Amino acid sequence: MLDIKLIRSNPELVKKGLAKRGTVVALDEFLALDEKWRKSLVEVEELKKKRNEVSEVIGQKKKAGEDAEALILEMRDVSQKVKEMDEGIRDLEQQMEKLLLNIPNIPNESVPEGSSDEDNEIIRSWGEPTKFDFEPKAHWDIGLDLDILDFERGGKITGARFTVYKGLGARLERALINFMLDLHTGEHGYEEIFPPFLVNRDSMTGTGQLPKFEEDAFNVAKTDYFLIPTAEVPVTNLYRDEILNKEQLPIYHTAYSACFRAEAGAHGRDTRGLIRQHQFNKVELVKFSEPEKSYEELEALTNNAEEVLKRLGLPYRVVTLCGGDLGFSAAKTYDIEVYLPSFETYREISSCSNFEDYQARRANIKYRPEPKGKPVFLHTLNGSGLAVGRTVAAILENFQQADGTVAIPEALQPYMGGVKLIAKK
RNA sequence: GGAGAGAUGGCUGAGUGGUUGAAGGCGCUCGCCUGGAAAGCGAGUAGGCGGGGUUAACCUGUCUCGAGGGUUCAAAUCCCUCUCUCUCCGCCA
Repeated sequence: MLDIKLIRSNPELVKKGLAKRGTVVALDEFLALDEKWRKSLVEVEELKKKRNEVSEVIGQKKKAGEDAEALILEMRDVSQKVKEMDEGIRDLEQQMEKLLLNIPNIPNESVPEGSSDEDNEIIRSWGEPTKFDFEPKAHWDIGLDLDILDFERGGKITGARFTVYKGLGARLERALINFMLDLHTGEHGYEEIFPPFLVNRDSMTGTGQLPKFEEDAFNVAKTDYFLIPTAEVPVTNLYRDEILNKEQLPIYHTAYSACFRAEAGAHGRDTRGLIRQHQFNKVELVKFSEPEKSYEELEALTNNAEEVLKRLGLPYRVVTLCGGDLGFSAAKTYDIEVYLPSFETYREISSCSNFEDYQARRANIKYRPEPKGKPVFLHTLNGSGLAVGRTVAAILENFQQADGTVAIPEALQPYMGGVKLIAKK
């Protein structure tokens, strides 16, 4: 959520910022509502003041045994008027909130101009695209040949975009989760969280998935709970409606969770393999930071996610998303893209964002810069560290060998019970 | 799922219609006292929104005692609905 005061005092700046995304927003409508709202508020508060004062007088008169009937009658009308005005004010507030919740975040100044992923800026890369002296296979064929991935039965059990992992495939998924969590908790200073995988509407609104993207989420029938699309939602909402001390910051949390996405509008894209599933595993990194330090924290968080790929020996690059490619709540995002031979290009495996105070304002997460000072909104950040299914795909494709086997990266072998190679049974 | 109890400030805990935004205690901050500390004494100590302001400090109004509605001139206090927590029973991994 944007700061109402900013929209009031500098609508041009807001418009300009949103234009970078290619978003046009009806700020004039909002400003007109806001003015009307403030005017009504002053009026009704005057009436309430009068009511409070007179009510006290009535109380005193009654106590003294005097007659207060005239005043009571007068206040009856005042109260009626207050009630009517309050209704009008509430209606205005709801209209404004609806508009406000649908306005995306303003991109940071350093975000490049552009309208699509083609305008993203490549800022660094690590390793070289893997070369093969044989015809490499796509991970879905490797998974099938090694009998570690079963797409057909996933479809039977549930439906399209659900996959069954078997044997060393399941083991590989589990090994990666543990490897990532151990790295982030043991070496990068994150505290592990194991969150609920279902959350309520307030949590989904707090991080920005709702109200605008309801069709992308799985809503559990007969409840108002949602399957989480990412651990970002429960973990960021840990501190919803709380005021933290400065000493508590920065907070680093890492969390494994299954993630569920309806992927509305993704029909026909990435229909094969593990790239786009309705359910996938992810290890998430979440930070709560003082505003002044959030961009340093973003760099560090991105590096933490990159470290996973380095240790696994997977080639990748990092891009800065341009304004047009930026997610709804983000002020700045780095995507980490891993090299996938079947695509002959790099594909997103992690998305690391600074939301500045956008989510904090929605979720009402504050901290006190000074022990006795006024609470202010802190900054939230998060990034995948990493998406596990896509990491499996990258390992299968990049470490496949001419004989059809797949080598396990050394860093992962302890987590695989010493297994160094996945071969056909 | 059934029965009962409860939800008040950073914590604890009073408060069943009228100086209660909220006693008392604890904690914290500042001051006094002290060589220093403890104890003691004194003062202060929630958030949101609006208005004013040299747009900082500050002043001021209003709202908030789990959430939402209702009754009333007036609600933490009475009524209704919902949510959550605890205890007991049932069920269950």
